[in-house]
Amino acid sequence: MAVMDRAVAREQALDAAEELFYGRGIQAVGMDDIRAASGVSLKRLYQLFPAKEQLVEAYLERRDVRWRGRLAEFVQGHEDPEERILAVFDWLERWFGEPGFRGCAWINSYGELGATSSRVVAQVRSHKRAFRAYLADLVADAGLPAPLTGRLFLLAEGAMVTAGITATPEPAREARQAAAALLHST
Amino acid sequence: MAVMDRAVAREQALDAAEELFYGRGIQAVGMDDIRAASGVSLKRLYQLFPAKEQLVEAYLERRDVRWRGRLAEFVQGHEDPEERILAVFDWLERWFGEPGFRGCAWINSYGELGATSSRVVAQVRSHKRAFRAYLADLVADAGLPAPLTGRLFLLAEGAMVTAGITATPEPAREARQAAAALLHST
DNA sequence: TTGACGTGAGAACGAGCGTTCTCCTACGGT
DNA sequence: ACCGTAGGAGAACGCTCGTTCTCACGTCAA
Repeated sequence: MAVMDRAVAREQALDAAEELFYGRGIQAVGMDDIRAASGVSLKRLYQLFPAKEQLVEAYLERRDVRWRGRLAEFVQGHEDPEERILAVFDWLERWFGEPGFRGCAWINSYGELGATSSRVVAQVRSHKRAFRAYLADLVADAGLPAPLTGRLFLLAEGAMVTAGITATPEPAREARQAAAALLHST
Repeated sequence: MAVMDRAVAREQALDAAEELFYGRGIQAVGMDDIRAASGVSLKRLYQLFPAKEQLVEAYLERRDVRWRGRLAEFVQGHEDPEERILAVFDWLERWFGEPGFRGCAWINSYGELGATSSRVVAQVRSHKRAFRAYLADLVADAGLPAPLTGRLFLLAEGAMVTAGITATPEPAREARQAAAALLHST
């Protein structure tokens, strides 16, 4: 393979890492699997990411940006501020139904490495904090009381974990109904 | 160490497995760690559990019985059927606050081995199904509409996962408030 | 043309770990 | 007392995997 630009190699490595780590679990994927899937040589891989843990970190970080970007894009297609909140759960349902869906990458990573890698834990916390903050913005924009945020967040997290375990998109609909009921309670 | 009764050795092995698997993650604990912590020799361990995967299975199974037993015991201390439902979340809060709490063992196991071990996946699904069925009983006993079950379940799952990641018992209180609001909505 | 350098392919290294095997001790039945 | 057997300690085996090293090749500057 011809000389490969550093940035391109990095993207290819992260593309392979994302597909393999998410699909098979992080510990089940070796650096050599990443090399084979990406076409980036081991030497290059270790130039870009001095250790596997940093590749994992970069994978979670890039996925976080994309994930929240796609969610925000979908939500912004709705006008009414309350509809936007419910749209979050519509988007979840769509996500759960995608082929290859295996649950939330961050929750899974936490289960795998939460006790071992503090860098992974930091990524997971940061992602969840950002998601919660996004919900808080939606709640505020709708003029709804702030305590609603945490409840919506828990519904979304419960839906993600349950959809992963049961391999059905159904939990998103249940969560959406619960969210709708909560919007105007008390 | 003197001759050890088979059943006793099994319990000691499972005690060690539970503490280590839950505390450090399954893949991070070797069979030799279990031997060292339990005092059960490797030979004995492999007589009792022909492979690590079956020790994992037995660990999840025994923990499932204990976990649901403790929950039911706590809930039964409450008279009012609706109070019982809310007591589930009180119990969660108590659990989250226990020293060494690291999230839901089944969610974590799913994150670790969901893509690799179908036996572990079966244990996780079975545990979550049983927990959901228990909630369904509580809902029915309170004369509340069946669709409430799924929503309470999602709140509980969301609380477990969030409490694990953030290492605080707070999500249980948020979930309890959301549950209370849902009890009499619509 | 030459030589220094970067790179890819893949071997090599070293550690960890699941699983099995060896060897020795101790005990129970006769 | 003697033998057969079970069990414990821990070495050994085979494999995986993260990481590094070797070596040959191609490129570019002088």
